[in-house]
Formats: sequence, C-alpha cells, structure tokens
Amino acid sequence: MTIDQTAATPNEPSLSKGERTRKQIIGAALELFSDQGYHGTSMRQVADLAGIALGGIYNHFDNKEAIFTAVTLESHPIHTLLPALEAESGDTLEEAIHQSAERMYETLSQREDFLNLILIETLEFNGKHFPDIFAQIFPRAVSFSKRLTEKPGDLREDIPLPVMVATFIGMIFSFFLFQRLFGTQVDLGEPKSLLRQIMEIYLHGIQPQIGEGDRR
Amino acid sequence: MTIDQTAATPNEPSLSKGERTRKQIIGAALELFSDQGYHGTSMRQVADLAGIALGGIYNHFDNKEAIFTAVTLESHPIHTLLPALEAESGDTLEEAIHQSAERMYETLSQREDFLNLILIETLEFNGKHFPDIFAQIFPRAVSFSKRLTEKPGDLREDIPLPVMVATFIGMIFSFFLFQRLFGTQVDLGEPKSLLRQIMEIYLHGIQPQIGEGDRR
DNA sequence: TATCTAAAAACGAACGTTCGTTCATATACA
DNA sequence: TGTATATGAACGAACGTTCGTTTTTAGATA
Repeated sequence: MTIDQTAATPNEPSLSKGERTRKQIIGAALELFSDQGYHGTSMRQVADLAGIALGGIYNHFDNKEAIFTAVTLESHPIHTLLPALEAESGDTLEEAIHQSAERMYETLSQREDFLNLILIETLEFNGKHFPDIFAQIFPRAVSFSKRLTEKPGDLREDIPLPVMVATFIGMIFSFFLFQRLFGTQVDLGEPKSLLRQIMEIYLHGIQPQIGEGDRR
Repeated sequence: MTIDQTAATPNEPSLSKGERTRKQIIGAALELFSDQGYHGTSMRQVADLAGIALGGIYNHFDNKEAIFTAVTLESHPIHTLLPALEAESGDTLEEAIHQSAERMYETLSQREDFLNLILIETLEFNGKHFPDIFAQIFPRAVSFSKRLTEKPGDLREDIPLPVMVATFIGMIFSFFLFQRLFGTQVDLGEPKSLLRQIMEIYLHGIQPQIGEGDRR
C-alpha cells in the first residue's frame, strides 16, 4: 500500500474524510452508550447523532460491537484519567496523595461517561475488553506506585504496595459511585472536602501505626 | 432454557399458585437481569427460565419494567446484605470492623447479583429506584454507626461519622468491583486476607493519629 | 367427599414495532 | 475515472405486548 502524501492539503485536518466520519461515529457512540448502555442504544441513534445515514456506519465498522470495542480502546476516558494519576506533584507522601486524588476528581467529574463505560464493560460485556484496557493501565500504575515510595513519609510494611495502590484507586472510584447512588439522598458535605476526608482515612492507614516523626 | 427454580423459593404450599409463579418470575428475572442487564434480557428468556409461557407473565406484571421494579423492591439482595452489616459482634472497634467486613464479604460473594443489580440501577435506570432502596438502608446504617461509637476504641473527631460509614461501605464495594474488573489480571492475594488488609487501612484512619485513648 | 362454578392462571399464536444488517444506487473525492 | 463514502429503502429476526382460548385453582354447595 502506498502512503498517500497529499502534502498540499489546504484544510487543517490531516484526517481523511473517512477518518473524520469514523471519529464522529465513535464520539456519538461514546455519548449514547454511556447514557443508555450498550443494549439500550440503537444503531439508528448512533447514526443520527453522528450525522450520518444508517447504512453509512457499516462503511466504517463491521457491526455494533466493533463500535463499542473501538470506543473502549481508542476513545476510552481512561486515557484522560491516567495522566491525572501520574502527574508529578507534592513533595511529601501526604501532599502527593491528596493532590493526585484531587486531580483525579477534577478529571473524573468532567467525564461522567468514564464511570458509565466501566459499568457497561462489567455488566454487559462481563469485562471482555478489560485485559486490553488493563494492559494500558498497568505499567503506569506501577510507575505511580514507584514514585510514591520515593516520597518522604514511610509506608507500612505489612501491606503490599499493589494493595495500597488498588485501594487508592478503589476509594476514589467508590467516592464517585457513592455520590451517584446516594448523592441526592444523603449529604456528606461538599465533594472536595469529602474527598479530602476520605483520603485522610486512606493516608493514615498507609503510614506506620505509631507515628513516625511526620506532622501534617 | 433450563428450568431451575426452587433454589431460593421451594414449592411452598402456603403460597397460592399465583404467588408462587410470581416469585418464580422474579427469581428468573433477578438472575437474567443481573447477568445480561435489563435491556439485554428479553421477556421470552424470563418466561423460559421461570418455566411459564410468554403470555402468562402478563397475568402477574403489567410490563417488563414492573418486573424490574419488583425485583428491586422485593427481592433485592440488599436485604440479605444488611443483616450481615448489622449483626452484633466484636468487643472492640477493631474487631467489630473486621468482623463486619468479613460477614459482608461472605454474604456478597454468595450474591454476585447484588453488585450487578446496583450497576443496572445506576446505568440503565439512572438510579430511579434508589430513593426507595435507600429508605430501607438508611435507618439501619445509622444504627450500625451508633453501635460503632459505643465500642471501645476512639474515633477521629475531624471526620464526620456518616463519612466514615460511607467510606466503609464504599471500600467493601470497591473491593468487589476491583476483583470483578481486574481479578484475572492482577494478583492481590487471597480475598480474605486482601479484605483484612484493606480494613487495616480503613481502621488506622479512623483512630486517633497518635494512640492515646480518651473519648466518651 | 364429591360436584359445581366463577375467577385466576396458563397458553401460544399473532400484532405492530424496532432491531442490526444488507443492498443497490448515488455522490464526492483524488 | 476509479475508489471511497453516503444514502435510505428493504430484509428477516427479535422485541414487548395483546388476544382469544383453554386449563387449573379454590371455595361454595350439597
């Protein structure tokens, strides 16, 4: 296959027409799937929102599930979340944790679809695509945890590092889930201070039980 | 396909015929919904699994959503979970937390459907039925937290009690979610000891930072 | 206990609709 | 001009629901 050059393209997008439509379809699908679930979304809805005729979708995707797979792998909001987890910040362990949590919060609250896509994956696909997603997450989570251990502030030795990282992610996750489930029913205060309190609970468990010299 | 009822509802002669089939329908629906989601489950599947003709369902329910509502309110696994949360145990705060978590773990691991139903509720119904469910949970969670404060072992004063309880529930919840998502990908050790470690993280956040005990 | 009977429940074909997908055809682009 | 893309009607299957009918149930009568 020859690589089409077309260096004289006047328009700014280096994307071909087909690639642009493809991205439109993925964008529409992401929005609809995360809103109504996979089985609750029809191809006609995707076509309408993407501004394309129904049949045209099949010029870009073999079938409905191929669209979901593409959304999962190419446009999954996890990609916007990971940088938030990774970004360097905080001199001490406590600062790093709090700031990491806060960044994840800010990112996640702008991407409601993130939680939804994970739920779809779990519920409607039984985690079918998770190995692929996980392959992207894992190395970065490892590097995040490595960086943690380099901060001043000791970690408990009776709890493995991966468990600590998983618990951190899990707490942030359940923070959002809880708000979604019971947010209108029970008042736990302003989100940001709630998250800080939760991270306080997390923090003082991953430090030695009897205080090392650190003071916050 | 296979007609298997009687696992949860044996042929109880005290119930009228109609009530028995109604329970069969709810049981089949619970299983199917939690497996494939709401939109992913057809009335024919429900009828088959319940061992009843398609049309017969409508002698007991107005429509499909009425079945889901009935599952939510009458047969929701939350009802098997709450007693586990409540059961009295442990003399100290630490014992009570660990044992409560362990009981919830044992209950939840026998009811995979619990997590699923909550996900369906969140994703496909946007939490429509949660006010009703929450009304059942709330008083019991309050009494649980009250009992916590009566155990020997102090609680931090800079974090509200409801936040502590919500975090506890959230951590157990995310413990299951994490296993579901990444259980086959990452090894965090045997579930029971993992849960203990997570609860260790939780515990040493809700106690005073430097262990001096005076309160209440 | 045996018989009768109205209501409840079960049945499965059929309805109208919507589903995912295909197709022949038209248009746009390189 | 030839290929990629767009179109929307059409397809068969599956969807939730309805319907007329038959069977079962449970209480009243005897």
